[in-house]
Amino acid sequence: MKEIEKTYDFKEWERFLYSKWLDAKVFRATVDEARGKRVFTIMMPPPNVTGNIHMGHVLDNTIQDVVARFKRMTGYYVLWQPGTDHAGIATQNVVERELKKEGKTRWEVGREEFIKRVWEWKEKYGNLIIESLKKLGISPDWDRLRFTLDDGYSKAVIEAFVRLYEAGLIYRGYRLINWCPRCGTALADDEVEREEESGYIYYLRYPLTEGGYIVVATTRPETYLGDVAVAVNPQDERYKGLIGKRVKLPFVGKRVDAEGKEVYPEIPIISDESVDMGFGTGAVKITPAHDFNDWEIGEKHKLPKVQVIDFDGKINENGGEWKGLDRFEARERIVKAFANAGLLEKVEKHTYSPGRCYRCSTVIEPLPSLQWFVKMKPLAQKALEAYDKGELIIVPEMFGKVYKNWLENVKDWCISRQIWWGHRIPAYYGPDGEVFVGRNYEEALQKAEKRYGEKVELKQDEDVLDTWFSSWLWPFATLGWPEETEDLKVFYPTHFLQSGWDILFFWDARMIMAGLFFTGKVPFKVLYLHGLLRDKYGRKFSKSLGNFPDVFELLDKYGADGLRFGVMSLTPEGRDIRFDENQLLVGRNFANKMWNINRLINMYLEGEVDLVKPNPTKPYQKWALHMLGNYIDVITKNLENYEFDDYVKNLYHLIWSNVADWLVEASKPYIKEGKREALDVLLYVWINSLKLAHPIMPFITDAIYETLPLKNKEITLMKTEWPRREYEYPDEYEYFEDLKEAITVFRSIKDLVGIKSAPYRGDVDESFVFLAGAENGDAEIWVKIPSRFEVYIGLTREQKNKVVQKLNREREELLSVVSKVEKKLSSDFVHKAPKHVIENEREKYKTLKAKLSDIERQLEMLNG
RNA sequence: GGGCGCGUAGCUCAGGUGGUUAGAGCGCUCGUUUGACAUGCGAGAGGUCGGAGGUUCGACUCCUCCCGCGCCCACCA
Repeated sequence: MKEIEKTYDFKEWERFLYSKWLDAKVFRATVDEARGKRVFTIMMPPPNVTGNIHMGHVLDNTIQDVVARFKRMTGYYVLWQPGTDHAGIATQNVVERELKKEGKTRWEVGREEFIKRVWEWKEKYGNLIIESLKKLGISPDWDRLRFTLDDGYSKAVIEAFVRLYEAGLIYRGYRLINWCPRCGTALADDEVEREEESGYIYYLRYPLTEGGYIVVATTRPETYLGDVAVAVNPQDERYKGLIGKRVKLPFVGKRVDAEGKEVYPEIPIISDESVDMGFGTGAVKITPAHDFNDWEIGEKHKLPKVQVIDFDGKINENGGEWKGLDRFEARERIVKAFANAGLLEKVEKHTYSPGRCYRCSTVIEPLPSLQWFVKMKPLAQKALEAYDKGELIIVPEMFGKVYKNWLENVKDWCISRQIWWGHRIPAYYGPDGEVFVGRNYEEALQKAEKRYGEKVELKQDEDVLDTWFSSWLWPFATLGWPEETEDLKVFYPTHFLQSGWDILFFWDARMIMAGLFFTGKVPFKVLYLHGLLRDKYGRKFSKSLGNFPDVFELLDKYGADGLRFGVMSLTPEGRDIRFDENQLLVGRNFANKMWNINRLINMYLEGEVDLVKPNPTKPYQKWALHMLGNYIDVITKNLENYEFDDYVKNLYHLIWSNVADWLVEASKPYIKEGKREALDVLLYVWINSLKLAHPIMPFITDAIYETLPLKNKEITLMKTEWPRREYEYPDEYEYFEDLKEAITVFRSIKDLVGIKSAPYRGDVDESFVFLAGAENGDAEIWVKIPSRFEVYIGLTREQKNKVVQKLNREREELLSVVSKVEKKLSSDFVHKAPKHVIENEREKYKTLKAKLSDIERQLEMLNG
């Protein structure tokens, strides 16, 4: 017998096994090997290079690893493609912060030097996240690691831009966009976050040119500088007479609009249906350059656009005396000026939701500017059709509605970013500003010279593309697109993509659009969306609350398997997950339990063991084999249907409540005697249980596999075949289930009267005697164990009373159930219910009645 | 305003197409250091399934309304 440590040392085993797996290249996926096999491809959502590992990564990757290992064991050839995302704004921010420590800005070091710095930073820290992920024991093909800014990938991004442009789905336009003054870039609509905040609403008096004033309500008084009209509802009786009149904005002279025209402070009062008479005063100031609604009203009424806040968040020349002030400071000063002039009617508290940058939380400033956009409608249309045709399965289904809802209302996507870290937009401008889009300078130049008919110099667009514009190509760009590679032919389209629902719009839906446009195929068959992890109070994990656990600490305390097990068992389909560290303890304990089951089994194994298909003889053995079959069926179904929490729960019950609590215990007397078939059965059930557990707990199962002296072992359980049901003993299964119940009753009576062992009498399977803790002997009183077995427990007269009490309680309970059933059987039920239901009910009635009379007979005897 | 979801034991949650004596894990109580494991073993206590109606022979399960909670999108002058 090999000496096996008493406690599972997960740290040592995890280190040993992971390098063993990597050395043996068991995660490798190549085209040559894949040919002719059933292929299953998973695309890892690329973590940001800036990212530290957090619970979201743990959940993401555990789910994928479970699927990857399960699929491999069920005969698929699996490619799990890993990689990282350059995460444009996020990474740029990190490096800018580094620079700031040196007292420099990116402008001071210049574009080229700055990008060099970011690359240096990426080389140094960019793979930390990957190394962290490896600690989880996950099984992607690391040799295929890709990066959204590596050479091949960048080529794909440029190609995608050019093709969309040529298809008329990318355009450049002057629009109002979300601007982050801190990051200094435009953002897409969904990169803006909104949360309720309390602030103020100011009531300003705008003097009418003919005397008197009209009051407007605003949360952003500083934008009054850019007002070009006041709007009221045409139905509003209060203002009917004022429509067409003018107000004169105080403290401000003439301003200059986007077209360079002068705009005077006397602005018209106009009418527009969209004005809500019930809000504020019913009179709205219109600032087309700094508000999305006002922009629309401005377009409708052909109003000028006066920009007053600049890209740095400061008031510009149009702001007169406030020029150069930060927008928030300007607000205070302007309110003061209104107040001093008697033009501030009142200030009220007000709850609203200002947009904030999803990368730095700075308040977004809507600004008009020239940006690049993707026309989304045509792409969305195809994505909708594909879903309706069933080319895509979304799990859980409920998110299908969310998906559709978004696609049906999607707006054009602003993809240009005024930062430096990313894929530079392949648009080049001629001397007259004409745009030429090309895969490279030469291609653009060719187009340009054809047009101009002479040699020209082109200047490339300064902006880079939104990070999501590169990651939406992930499922095929990682496989070599736009080349028609063998990888693409073999591994694409992919089969399983999982993510949190929070990036359904950012990433998942966009990948579907890109996949359909560029490859004509939905890029993955199944989209699995898991909920988001929250703390135990249901709050989001956030930096400011500091309520998120440290993954390394958790790995240290519970081991990778414990962490994986715990997180997965907490993961209901789709709904958010309250994280509870206690559940990890369950995972760790479970691993330890497995370790100790194995220690026991190992004690009785001698020499090299052949795995054989056992020939069961005892009832418990047949029960065990049938029971295993049940779990194989249900667990396989759980995994096929992506029901991960059920998988984990069933596994736990198989191994702990059945294998450990009953099979191992029932086996003990036989394996101690060296009975061959007892060991065969135990080993057979055990190996198969380990296989079932391997996808979620790869380390402990392989560690155990290492310790078992088996002949013809594979490198890892992952290389073995997934279990199939091989035994059916329904009768013996029922028999032993009933015996278990009788054993429990016997034990509970012992416990009730406070004895460790009790005499028994009767004709019953020998497992009963051992498991119930029964012995031969005499007794004053014999009490029948309520069950289908003719077996009695021997007690003294003193012990009797407690048992009588217990039996009485049971009798009461039974009586009430019986009367319920009786009532049912004498009602309309017997005429209207389906036959099998009635039959069931009658069967139940018989059983209950028998049990009841059993108890009553006992009570009579005991009382007599 | 549009959409989605939730409310079952102290806690976290299971309970396809209506028929179970309503389950699990944790926690709790009692007992227990017997050579696999105290990260353990054995035995228990604990729920009028948010509320009110309705459909039905029968509702935790279906319908309506109400109460409470959460989320997404839009709006927030």
